[in-house]
Amino acid sequence: MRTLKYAILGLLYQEDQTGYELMKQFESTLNEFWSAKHSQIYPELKKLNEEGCVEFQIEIAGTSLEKKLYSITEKGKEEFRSWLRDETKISATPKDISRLKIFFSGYLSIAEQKELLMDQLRQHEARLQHLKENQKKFSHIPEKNTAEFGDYLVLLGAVMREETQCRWLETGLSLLNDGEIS
Amino acid sequence: MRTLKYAILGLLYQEDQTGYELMKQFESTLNEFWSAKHSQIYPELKKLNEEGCVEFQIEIAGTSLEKKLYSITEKGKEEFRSWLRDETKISATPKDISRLKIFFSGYLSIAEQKELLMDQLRQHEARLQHLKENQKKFSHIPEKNTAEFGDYLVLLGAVMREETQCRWLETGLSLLNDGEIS
DNA sequence: ATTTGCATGTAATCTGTTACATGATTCA
DNA sequence: TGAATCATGTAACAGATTACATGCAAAT
Repeated sequence: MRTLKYAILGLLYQEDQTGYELMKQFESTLNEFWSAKHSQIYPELKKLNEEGCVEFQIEIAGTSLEKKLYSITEKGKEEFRSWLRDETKISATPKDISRLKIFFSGYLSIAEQKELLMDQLRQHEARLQHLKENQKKFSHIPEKNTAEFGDYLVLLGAVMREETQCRWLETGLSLLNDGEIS
Repeated sequence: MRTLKYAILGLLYQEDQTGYELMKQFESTLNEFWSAKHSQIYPELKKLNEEGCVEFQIEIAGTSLEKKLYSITEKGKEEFRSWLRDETKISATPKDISRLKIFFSGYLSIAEQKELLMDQLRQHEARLQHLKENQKKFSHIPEKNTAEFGDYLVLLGAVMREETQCRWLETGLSLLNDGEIS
């Protein structure tokens, strides 16, 4: 499906960048819905260049460090826009080891089950905290049709998802505590 | 990480099964948090057998159709329980093409952005409907420490997740509609 | 009879991670 | 001067999907 291709094209549509800078974006901004390591990005950029979707020019930093500054071509822009307009079937529910363990948690003692849920809850609470921290950079809701609008929307989605995850784990814990004196 | 291994062991812990029956379970019960095709299940069963985690006996259905009925060994049970007790770091947020498109949706017209969100909303509403249908088999909340409890909990989690997803898309749509006469 | 579902397997391919490998620059 | 970060790449491996391949059983 070449999704990485379109993620990279989308980022280069916004701004000319090096592979290293793309990697940083996958680690930060895009992290809530896509990721890629440099070992995947560099070969993909090479391929994209061969396909004529991107170009690059070499820049020298300091005295000799070579950087490849990539930019999207007209062909790349067209392919990106066409991908963006294509209908997208929602993907199968993503795999989730934690939910798999919770599904099988009947093989644990009640105490162990609680531990499992509480451990998960702590981790999701920490992630939620982190997301809310990021959210602070939006003092107000960005105007639609700005680059920040999409940014804002996916971050909001991530916060809502984590909040729900926490509520779910709390529900599970309270069901396990039912009928017991704490 | 061999997660498929433990998913299969967990299912065989519950009941002796053939590869085909395991496949059916991945398509139905486990579908909300794990999946596997038969082309992955059969080789994994072979490997698990070589590792001594499962055994099988051949059963004949009809006159000549051979079925391999697998069962978990003591070694398999131990490895499964040890996996279940191991602490689990929550995994990186799963990749999501739809969110990626929404992130980049500023390159579309407002009308197209609405279409994108509405299309996603329709699909998630359908999935939610389907999940609520499944939920009907639970006339009441199962007792903790029954096999149905885990089943109930993960289904509840799936329903909550889809409800949140729908709420999020609705929020996005209403932001796009802001300040317009419909 | 024919289609659908049961039942099992392998091969080719794609996607992604971890590990290997190198070297320059910047900051403390 | 040493550590962290910038910068780019390849190789090996793991995990998963799609396609190839076969044959029996049950229902219409």
